[in-house]
Amino acid sequence: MSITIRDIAAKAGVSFKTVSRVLNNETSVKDATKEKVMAIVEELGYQPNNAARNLAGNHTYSVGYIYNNPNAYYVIEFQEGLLKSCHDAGFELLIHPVKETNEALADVVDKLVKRSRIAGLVLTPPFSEDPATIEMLTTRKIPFVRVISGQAPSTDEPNSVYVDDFEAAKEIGDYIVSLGHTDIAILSGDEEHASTQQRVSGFKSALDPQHHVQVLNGEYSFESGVANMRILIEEGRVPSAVFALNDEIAAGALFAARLYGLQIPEQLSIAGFEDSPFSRQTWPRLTTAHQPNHDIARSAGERLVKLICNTDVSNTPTLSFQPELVKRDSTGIPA
Amino acid sequence: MSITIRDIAAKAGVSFKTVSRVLNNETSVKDATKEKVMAIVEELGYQPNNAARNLAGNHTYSVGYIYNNPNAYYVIEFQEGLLKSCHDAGFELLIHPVKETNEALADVVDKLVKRSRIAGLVLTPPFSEDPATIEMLTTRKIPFVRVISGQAPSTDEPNSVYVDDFEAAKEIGDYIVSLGHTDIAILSGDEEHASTQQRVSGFKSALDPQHHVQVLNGEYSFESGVANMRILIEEGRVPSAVFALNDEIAAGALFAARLYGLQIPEQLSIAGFEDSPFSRQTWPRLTTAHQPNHDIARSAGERLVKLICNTDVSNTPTLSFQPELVKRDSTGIPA
DNA sequence: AGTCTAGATGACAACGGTGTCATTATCATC
DNA sequence: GATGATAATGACACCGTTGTCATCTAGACT
Repeated sequence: MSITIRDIAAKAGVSFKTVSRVLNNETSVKDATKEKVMAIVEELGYQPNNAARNLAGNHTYSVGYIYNNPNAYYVIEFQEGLLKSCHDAGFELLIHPVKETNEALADVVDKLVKRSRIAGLVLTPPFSEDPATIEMLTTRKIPFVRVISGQAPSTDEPNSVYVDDFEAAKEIGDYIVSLGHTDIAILSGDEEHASTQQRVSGFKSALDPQHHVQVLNGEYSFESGVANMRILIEEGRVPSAVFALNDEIAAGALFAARLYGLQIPEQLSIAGFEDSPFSRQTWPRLTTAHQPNHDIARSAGERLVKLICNTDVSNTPTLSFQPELVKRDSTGIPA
Repeated sequence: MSITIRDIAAKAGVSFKTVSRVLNNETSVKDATKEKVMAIVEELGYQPNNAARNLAGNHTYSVGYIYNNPNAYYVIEFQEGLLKSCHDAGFELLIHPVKETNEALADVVDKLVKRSRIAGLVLTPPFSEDPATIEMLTTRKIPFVRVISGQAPSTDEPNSVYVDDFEAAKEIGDYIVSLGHTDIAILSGDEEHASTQQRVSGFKSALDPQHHVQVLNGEYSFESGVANMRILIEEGRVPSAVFALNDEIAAGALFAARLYGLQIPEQLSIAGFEDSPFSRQTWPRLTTAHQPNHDIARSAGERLVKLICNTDVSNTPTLSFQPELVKRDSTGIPA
């Protein structure tokens, strides 16, 4: 049927075990042998059979990505980054969106580990920040890499990727302040995301006591932005600038402002967060903070692969990212 | 380590082969035996090891989804539909976005088949409409299901899922005409998608000879919508209504119209296609045709699973979907 | 030259299931 | 009660790798 290492071994005049060694880059294979084998591998277009490797090796060449994020752009960008690093390392990616509770999560992890014997997991918020999830994975000794919101600590955390939302939000705050705004509203997102707290306090850290700030709780959705902006308008609490905790909320705020005839940015400045493609397609285009999701995901994937392969990771740099301010047209000087 | 069918067999007092039979719903197992085994399976929380199943049977429990679509919403919705049907049937989904040429496609398929031994493939446009791709898969005897644009033929095509863009576009055309528009522009998408042709001619079929139509070629992107709308405006060819071949183009057209101070829908009506979440988040909200991507994907997945399992599919209904007109705020009666 | 050590390779079991074929119960029929 | 057909089960090889341990080779040291 298909080509096996035995076929290659026969053609190379070595034992099939030697071929296995070559393919896995094991030590103590003579260079000459290695080259000879590789030549035949190329020639025949051999591809290792993952099922057999998984079974024999007691570990697989696939990793799972478990997420619960309503933001399509984020998920797609993250997937693509992950796929890049996984496929480059010969791993497959098993995606598992989990909409429901943590019970569902445990179940998904269970099946993933038992059925597919995944080698590791990548987690994004909110799972990456859930202590119960982390404990479960730790107890079960499942390698995982988590993307979390915050500044990288000085002591290296080899299985975490940090995204410093605090600093980025502070930058947005500085910018809004520099434009001359003093009356500001923050449209917040789901509280269970750690980044929510980070973004709020980061932004606030740019403000002085004389600034007036109001914070409206909500979630990371367009609808939430509409609803909260509506409240501000109807209750006569419209500020001169709004910091929305992500682009969807910002777009919702924009929508509601429009609904009531507010000119953006003349009468109201709106800033978002994330720089989803989306933020370039609203009118006017959104000022936001660019989150390098693709790179974050790729790094997370690479780190996971290293952890799985037991590569010494102790002196590799801590993975840390910082979103960057992107000035566009939805913010301006106050009237 | 983990629980195997041998453990279950021992506890049930049967041979492990019998357990295998029960788990695969094979015939000729006594009901009593079946129940006894299943009880222990439940009790121990047994999950079959896919790697072993893949290796021993000569087929896997994973299917591939190969796509090349810049539309994040479409991809996410499609993935979710596919995941639903795959996971329900105990299959894993291997996603493989392919950005480049058909050469890359052949390579991806090659690896997917040899390394992961995928059991089948799901294809969406444009791959699903590429004769070379289809021929390759047919020659290699790889089961696949394709989502294609068009009306279902009377003779059943068991491995195709049809989406009737023609009719839906005609509905949009009827609606635009009923509003009283006579001067219309069509902002087209990538020509390699079959749906492009379908949508254009479907829409046109709603028009009479007295209507003035201009068609602008482009691609399925926001930027293309901006560019083409810009051309219409700058060359003084602004119609009273625009039919954009998808929501992104429509959003781009909206953006450009704004840029030049046109009132929507007072001075210009704009209709999109797809009903991505996106179309509800523009201002004003887009009139469009709702594409049930989730259901389409789920059906495609279910059909693929049936094909793989050799279930007789000959008298199951042809899978056919029709997008539905969604009237929103971006269209109105002409000035 | 003899001995030791590390480097290179091979033989073979094992991973956890499925496929094939043989064997044993069960039951209707004569 | 013997016979045959069919249902139910079991024994065992096999899928294509990796892991383990044994063997063989080549050079270094005494």
